[in-house]
Amino acid sequence: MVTIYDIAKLANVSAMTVSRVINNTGRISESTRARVKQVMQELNYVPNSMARSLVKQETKMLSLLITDITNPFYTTLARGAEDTAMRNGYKLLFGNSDEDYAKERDYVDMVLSTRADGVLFAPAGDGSAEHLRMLQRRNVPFVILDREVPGIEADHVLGDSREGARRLVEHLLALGHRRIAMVGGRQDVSTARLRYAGYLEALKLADVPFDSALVHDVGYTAVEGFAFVDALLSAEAPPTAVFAANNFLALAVIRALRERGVRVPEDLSVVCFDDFGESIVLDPFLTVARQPAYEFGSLGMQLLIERIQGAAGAAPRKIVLPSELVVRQSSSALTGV
Amino acid sequence: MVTIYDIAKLANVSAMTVSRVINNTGRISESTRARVKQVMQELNYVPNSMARSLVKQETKMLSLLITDITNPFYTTLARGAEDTAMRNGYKLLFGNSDEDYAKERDYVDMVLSTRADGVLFAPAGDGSAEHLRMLQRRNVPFVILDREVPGIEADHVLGDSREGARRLVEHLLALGHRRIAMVGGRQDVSTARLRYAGYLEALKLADVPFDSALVHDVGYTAVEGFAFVDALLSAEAPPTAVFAANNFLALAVIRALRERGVRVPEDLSVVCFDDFGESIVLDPFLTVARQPAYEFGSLGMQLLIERIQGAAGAAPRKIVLPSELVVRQSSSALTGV
DNA sequence: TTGAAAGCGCTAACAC
DNA sequence: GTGTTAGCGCTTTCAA
Repeated sequence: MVTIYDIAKLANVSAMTVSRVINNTGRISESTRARVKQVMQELNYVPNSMARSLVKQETKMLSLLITDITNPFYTTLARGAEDTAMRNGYKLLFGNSDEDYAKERDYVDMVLSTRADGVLFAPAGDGSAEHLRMLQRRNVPFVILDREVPGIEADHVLGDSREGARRLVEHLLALGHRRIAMVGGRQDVSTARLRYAGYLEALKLADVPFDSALVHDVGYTAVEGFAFVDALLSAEAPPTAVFAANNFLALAVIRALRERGVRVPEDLSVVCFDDFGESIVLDPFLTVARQPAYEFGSLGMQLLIERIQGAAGAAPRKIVLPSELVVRQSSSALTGV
Repeated sequence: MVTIYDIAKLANVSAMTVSRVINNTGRISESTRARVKQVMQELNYVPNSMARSLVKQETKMLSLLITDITNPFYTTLARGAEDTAMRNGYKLLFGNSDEDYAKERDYVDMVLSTRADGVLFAPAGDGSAEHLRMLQRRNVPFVILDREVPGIEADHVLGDSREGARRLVEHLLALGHRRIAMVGGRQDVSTARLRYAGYLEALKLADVPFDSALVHDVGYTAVEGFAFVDALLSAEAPPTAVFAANNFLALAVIRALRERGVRVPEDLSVVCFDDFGESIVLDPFLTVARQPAYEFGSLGMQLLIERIQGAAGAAPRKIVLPSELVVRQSSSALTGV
C-alpha cells in the first residue's frame, strides 16, 4: 500500500505538502509540486478514500435504492441517477430491495455504516417510513422517488399516478368498455392507491358503476399463480378490459389470459402503467402510460445534490412528472355485446 | 455522530469492551454485554465502517463492473452477483462502463480509491488489459466476466461464444440459407471474435463460400445509422439471413430492415446471441443462443469470494457456460428462388 | 511556502 | 474479563 508518507519521504517533503499537492490547496512552489507529482506517478499512488472520508466526514458516495432491478423503469432511472452523480463528482452505490421491507432495512443499515453522503430512495411502500426515519435521525439527506410515504416530509420526484390511471381508463371507456377490471399493486404503496383512485375517478366521471369483484390487489412483482384471473373470468359479469398497475403485471396477466384461451385484445383489452424500452421490445404491443424514467433518476439526483450542498434547511420540493398515453394494440374497441 | 466512546462512557466501560461487544469477540460478562447493548440501542449506534476498514485493511465491499446496464443480460447477471455477495456478507458496488474505455478507467480508479476487496469485471474489450493490470499491481483480486482479455491471467466465467455462434449459423444452414450475413461486435472484443470464428467455422463445415461483403463490424450497442444495412441489401448477392452478435444488435437490425420494407423472417431471417427475459418480452420472436446470465454473476461472485478468502495463489480457473439454442419465429426456411 | 502535532473512529496487541 | 496504548492514512490547525 502506497501512502502519502512514502511519497513524502521520496520527494523530501512533509506529508502535509503531499496532501496539498493532491488536493490542490494552499500555496506550493512549482518545483516541489512537480517533484511530488513525479513520485506519485512512479509509485502509482492512489489516495485512500476511507482515510480521507474519516477525517473529512464526507464520503462523496451517494446511494440509490430501487425496488426491482429487472424492471426497465428502474434501470433507466438508475442510468439517469448515475449520469448526474458522476457529473457532479459523486460515486453511486446501488441497492435492490426487491419490494421487501427486510432487505430494505438491511440496505439502510449499510448506507448508515458506509456513511453515504445521501440517498436516492425508492421505497418499497408505506412500511418504509420507519427506515426513512432512521435516515432522518442520522441527518442523512435523501430524496424519495416514485412513491410517497405517509408521514415523511422530504424532497420527492413522483409520477402522476392518479392522472395517468384516469387517462388510461378513460381511453378504455372511449373504446366502449364498461366492465373494466383493475389489477393493482399492494395497497400499502402510494402509486397503487393513486392508480386505484384514478381508476375510480374515471368510472365515476363516466357514470359507470363500480364493481369490487373486478378489483384485485397483487404486488407489483406478483407472479403468484394468478388465480385471480380465473375469478375475473368466471365472474357473473366478466370484464372486457383490464387496467394493470404496472408493466410487469400487465405482461403476466396477458400470459395468464392466453393460457386460459383468452385473446388480447380481441376478447379482452389490457392497458398498464410504465413502458418497456425500445431497445428491448421489438413490437411494442401494450397500451401504456409511459413515465419519463430517466428523468426520475436525473432530477432526483439533482435535488439530492442540491440538498447536500447547502439547502439543508430548505423546504421540501416535490416534482411531479407527467406520463404520456401511448396507445397500441393491446386495447381495442369493444365489439359485439 | 455516535461513536464507541459515547457508548463506553455511558456504559462505564472502555472503548475496547464496546468494540468486543460489537464484534462478538473475546470474553465479556453477560452483565456488561447487556449494559453495552442497551446503551447502543438507546443511542441508535451504527458502527463507522470506514474507521473499521481503515484499521482492518478490508472493506467487505465488492465491485461489479458491467458494460451496459440497460441490457437484460447484464442486469440479470448483476442480480446473480448481488445475491451471492449478500449471502456471503459482502456489499456490492455497481458500475457501468457503457463499452467505453475512459469510463472504465475512471471506474478502476474509484475501485482502487475505495479499496474494494475485489472486483467482478466485465471488460469493455482488449483495451481493458491496461486497467486490469492496474488492479493486479495493487493486488486487488478480480474475476473476469463474459469476455477474455489477451495477456491477462485470471479467473474467468465465460460463455461458449464460438460454439453458440456455430450452432446458430448451422441452424440457418439447416433451413436452407447459404448467403448468411454477420453483424459483429467490435473486433477488439473476444466474444465478437469468437462469434465470428464460429460463424466461419459453420460455413466451412457446410462448404459454403465466405463473402466478406456480408460481414460488418459494429459495436454491441451501435445504433449508429445502420448504413451497413443498405450495403447488405444492395450487395451483388444479398443475404437471406443475418447472424447478429448480440440481442440489441438483432433488434436494431430488424428495425432497420423494416424501415426499408424488408420483412423478417419472410424476406430475411435473423438470429442472435443472448435472450431477453420473459418478464420483459411478451411474444419472444427472436431465435437466439440463450446464455445463463444469472449464473455468470453468481458463479463469478463465488470465484471472487473464494479467491479473496484464501486461494490467493491458486491457479486461475476458467468456467465456460453453455448456451442454449432457442428457435423462434425470426428464422425460417429459405423459400423461393 | 512548508511543517509538526493532533485526531477522525475504530481494532490489534498486549497488559493486568 | 477488562483496560491501555498505538496506529490505520489522511487532513485540520496552528506555527514557522
